[in-house]
Amino acid sequence: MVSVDERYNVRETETKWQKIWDERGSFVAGHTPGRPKYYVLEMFPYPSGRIHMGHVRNYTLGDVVARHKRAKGFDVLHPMGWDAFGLPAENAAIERGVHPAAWTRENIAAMRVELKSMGLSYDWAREIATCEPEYYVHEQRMFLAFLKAGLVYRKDSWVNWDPVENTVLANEQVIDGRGWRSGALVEKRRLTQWFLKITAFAEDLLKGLEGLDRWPDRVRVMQENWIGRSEGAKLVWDLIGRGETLEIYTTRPDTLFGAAFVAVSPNHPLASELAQTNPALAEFIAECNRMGTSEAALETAEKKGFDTGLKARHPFAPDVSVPVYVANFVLMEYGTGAIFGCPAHDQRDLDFARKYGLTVRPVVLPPDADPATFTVEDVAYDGEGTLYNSDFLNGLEVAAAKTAAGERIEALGRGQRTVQWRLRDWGVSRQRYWGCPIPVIHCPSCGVVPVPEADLPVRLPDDVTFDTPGNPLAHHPTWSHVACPSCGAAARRETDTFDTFFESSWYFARYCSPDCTDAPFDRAKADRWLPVDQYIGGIEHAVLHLLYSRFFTRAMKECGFLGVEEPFAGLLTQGMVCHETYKSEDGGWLYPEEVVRGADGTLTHAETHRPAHAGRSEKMSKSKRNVVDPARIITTYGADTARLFMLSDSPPERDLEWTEAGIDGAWRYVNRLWRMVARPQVSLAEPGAPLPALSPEAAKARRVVHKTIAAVDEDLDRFHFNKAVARVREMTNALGEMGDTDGAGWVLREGLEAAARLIGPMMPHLAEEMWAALDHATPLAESPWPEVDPTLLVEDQVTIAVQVNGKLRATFDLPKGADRALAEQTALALPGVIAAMSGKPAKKVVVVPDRIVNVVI
RNA sequence: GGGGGCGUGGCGGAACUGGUAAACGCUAGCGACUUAAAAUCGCUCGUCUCAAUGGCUUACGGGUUCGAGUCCCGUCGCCCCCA
Repeated sequence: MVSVDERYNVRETETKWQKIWDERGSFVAGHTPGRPKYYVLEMFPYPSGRIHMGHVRNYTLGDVVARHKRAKGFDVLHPMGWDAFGLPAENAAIERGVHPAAWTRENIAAMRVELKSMGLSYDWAREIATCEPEYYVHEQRMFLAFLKAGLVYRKDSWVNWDPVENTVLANEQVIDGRGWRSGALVEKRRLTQWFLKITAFAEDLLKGLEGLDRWPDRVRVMQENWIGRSEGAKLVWDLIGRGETLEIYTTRPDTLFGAAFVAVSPNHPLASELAQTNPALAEFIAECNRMGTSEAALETAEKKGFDTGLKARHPFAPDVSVPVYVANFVLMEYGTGAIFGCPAHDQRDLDFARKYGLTVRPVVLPPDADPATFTVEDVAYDGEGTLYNSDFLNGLEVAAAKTAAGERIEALGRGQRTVQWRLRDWGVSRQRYWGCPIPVIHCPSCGVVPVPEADLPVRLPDDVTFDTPGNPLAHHPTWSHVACPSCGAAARRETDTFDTFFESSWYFARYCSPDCTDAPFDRAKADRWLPVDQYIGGIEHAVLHLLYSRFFTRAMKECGFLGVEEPFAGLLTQGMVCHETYKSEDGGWLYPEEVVRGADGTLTHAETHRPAHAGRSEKMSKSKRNVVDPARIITTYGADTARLFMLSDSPPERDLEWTEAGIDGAWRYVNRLWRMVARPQVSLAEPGAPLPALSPEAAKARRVVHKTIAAVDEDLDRFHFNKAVARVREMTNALGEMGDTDGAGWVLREGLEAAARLIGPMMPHLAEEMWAALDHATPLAESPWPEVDPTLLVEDQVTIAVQVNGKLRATFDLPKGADRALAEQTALALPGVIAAMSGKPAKKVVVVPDRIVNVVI
């Protein structure tokens, strides 16, 4: 046993091991090609300059997975980089006069130091920054490939325009209809913009969700809703006496025989036309428009209609006609802007019908309902059932009736079945400087001309000014002026840049070969590493980033860049890091360190000594000042303590409450573990000593060790990090309680080595230090996961619970696998059981071997 | 309004496919060591009472079952997503 200092010096120890890992290249991916690959990735950060607790949590989770998989014999790819384009850099330029590139690079340098202090096992040689031309040149190349493949087009589209800043705003920059910085009322403007044809993959993106069985269900549901597939039919109704038809859209063609009315949107051409000669209708339409036309407003508003006096002829029953209304709940943007209403099976239609005294005729009979008595009063029936009152649809189930009705509509030439999508194409143009230039040239005679491959990248000019509002690229004196690559005439560059979701839609592939120059990435390497086996990040990216990446991967496959379809095979969405909020007397937010808690629990402001009060716990945010700086925590307690706290108690997908007491608790355990090695309570056996005879107590402790190894392994595989921590604590408790009996020194060595190896993924520096103190020359980071002796996992004795009428009355021990009769006999003879039965005979005895006996009296 | 989820001690949370509810930790209290403090160690900690080998207890009310935190129905409350 080497002599070790009993005091654990966090800062020295942590930097020492970070240096050793770095020098040895412990985390370089691809060194051992014989091993199965495992790609673990955390969402890369925006380089704001400082890491926050959300990053600490995210990257700790990823690092545990990476280190565990490495120990389990995988060739692990675990890279890190920077999502470096974006608005904050331009804001810094405007507010502080610093160039976005310089600002971004400084932030990256600062954050890299902070991340490295966490001891994360990244292969830093693969680091990328998306704002560098070496990265975005490939993005431009890819865009041109997409253009050639017909996945890109231009069209006019509405944007949010800030008239004061002279610029386009993203949706999240519009607050209550005003620009977030200028406060000016935002206008809608039409601009010609570039679009990526994500809708071409709508069906495939939806189908692909089924295969993503290692994604959280709720993310899949959110994507499903976002894509929003609905099957329905368009069909025309004749307008009686007008010699024209009205096309309506419906998702329930099966309920056509229950139709009571037809309704058009207030913005429908028919409504506008009729309003010209009908002042009352014109007034009704104006009223509808005043109410707002958002879906939310429509859902909650009272359903109102205006009877046009027109009648429409039923497409299946020429002798039936229904009234035509203009109704406030019909949206012009959805379907054809006209619907038919079936009150019995749609609540909105029912409310409408009751208001205007229209017929409610049920056509879907719920299972077990009697057709003679079934009626619909106040609640529409939208469930499954059998069609009746419906001519040729009678007797069909809802799904079959939809098909049959659709077929009939097509056969009659009255319309066709259609699939509608909620998903819209992805507009990628941004009128911004700090983004990837869109590599096209606008020529007055040739139109849109792609920048030739040899001229790529189109670099951002450095000499830009931010003193005039609007896009600096557009007012740069020379940058946009170029000769047309096709005819040589004077032409202009596209001055829009890509949406920054563009960069993050393929960075995971770039990591596979970050130095590749002639292509975005080496296809063979991408095909080896992809898909990402485990992706970890915030739930806020559940839809956009993840959907865009899934689309991009398909588009890249179609263009021959790679061979996979789905980018992320597994997804873990971590919860937020929260903290109590504090306010001073005057209602201003206070930082946690500004607040002092007195002995009686009252809060005061540290400087003014005026009262302060605590609010509810919320996501840490600068605006509410409820933040704790990771750098401070790491300097004070060390990275391992911060990492342990991130993993203890709360499961990763749930929110985590940051508390001072919690970090203290983690700190205590770090020191306790170190003391167990530095000052073991019994002297440790020599390394490699043969297994001696063990006292029953030592043998029992040894079983705990092996069970813990197996359990922690499984917990880590399932991301039950909080349980893994609890189990290691249980094991060290058991080891600490072990007395100096035969073989205790041997078991303690085995147990401490196991402890070091099990905490290795979670608290890597401490684990290394323990491992070295236990006389191991090879770093733990390069050592395999401990082996389990399977014979030690099986207990020979089990405790069986005895219930009388379902209530626990006694327990007893029995050899494992004992037969039912023995269990029953033993149970019935127990004094507690006899007392509980109070002389009554057992009616029945349920025996679950090795678990429970339940006596029914 | 629609979709999804959740509800277990003072707190964070355990409880594998229904089989001993509250593991592990935090907070709090008491004690040991110390001149003292910190650190450390030990004990108590769901709740009620007649203090036991007791009654009750997993938001609330029902149901299925020998047995329900777990499954089903209803009510209430909270959270998230799309609006």
